[in-house]
Amino acid sequence: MQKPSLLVITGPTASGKSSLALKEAERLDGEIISVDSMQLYRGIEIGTAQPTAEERARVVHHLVGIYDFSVRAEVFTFCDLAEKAIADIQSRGKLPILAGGTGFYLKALLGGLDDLPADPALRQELDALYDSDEGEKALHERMAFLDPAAFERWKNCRRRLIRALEVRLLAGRSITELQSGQPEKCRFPNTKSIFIMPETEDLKKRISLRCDHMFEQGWIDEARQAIARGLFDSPTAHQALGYSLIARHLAGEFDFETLKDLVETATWQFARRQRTYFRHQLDFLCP
RNA sequence: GGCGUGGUAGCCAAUCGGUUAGGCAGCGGUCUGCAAAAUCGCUUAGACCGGUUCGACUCCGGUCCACGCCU
Repeated sequence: MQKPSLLVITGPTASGKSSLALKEAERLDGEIISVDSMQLYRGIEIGTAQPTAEERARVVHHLVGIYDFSVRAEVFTFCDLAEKAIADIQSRGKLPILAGGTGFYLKALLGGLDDLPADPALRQELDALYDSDEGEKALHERMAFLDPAAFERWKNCRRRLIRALEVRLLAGRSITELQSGQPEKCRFPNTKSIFIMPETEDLKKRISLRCDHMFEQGWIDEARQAIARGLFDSPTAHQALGYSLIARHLAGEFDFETLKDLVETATWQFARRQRTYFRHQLDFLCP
């Protein structure tokens, strides 16, 4: 098989993506582009398992620790940055390696995003409406009238409903009509994909070990500092797994053992969601 | 040893003589600008034995277990 022009390594959290990516980068003269919505942020390195200084010295990593908590990460921006990184790496004759577990970002990047209109200000305005009962009701009625199909589909899901209305308002047509559907193939030629899918028991063990490791690395301390620096007031970064659980532990709600259990459980649930996403949303990557 | 209270699913926890408790965990989905998010669906009961009853997780008796009090 010829050398790929792009290598993709993905899988659920704690499956060993990063170490494989590191090995492949050294073997194939590559650079790693993180596909991870949370590794984007500075200040939550331990909890989001960002590459260590030593690892970053071995291989160049892109899109890690580039944002402050105040920045709202989003797919569109991510795709833009990742595309540029891919082009940049390739132009220097190296192999770009996409490594990470944010399936949503990976799908958008590789499958392509339709050119739907967007207006963050309008979205924010609609979102604010949702905070009052009357506003929510009005918005639902408006949506049911303007775009019944999208309303039926997303009526329980605030964010998607708002986005659907945003698109409907801006484009004059339904978001469902404007979307081209499940991508058939990867937009980048000559891409090789590796899915790491450990067996359930194996993955559970790996998650448990990795959680222990994170705590040993000083995760709680990191969390304390991140919280002091406004993690919970951030638009997106506060969603990083574990930090709110640690905060509750620090507030005395439960002991350390319980914290560990809760974090492991939450991590497992996350891994399962990732698995489902890979199976059904990223199947276009495996021929 | 006596008295009392209680034993409900992996865990927590209600109700009830006939009709889905619920929550958590678990499992399966959804996913096009917050995705480590949000959201939908499904599954698992009545400690044990006997009795009453058309019908018992529910009422009665016994056994076992747990907790509390007394001796």
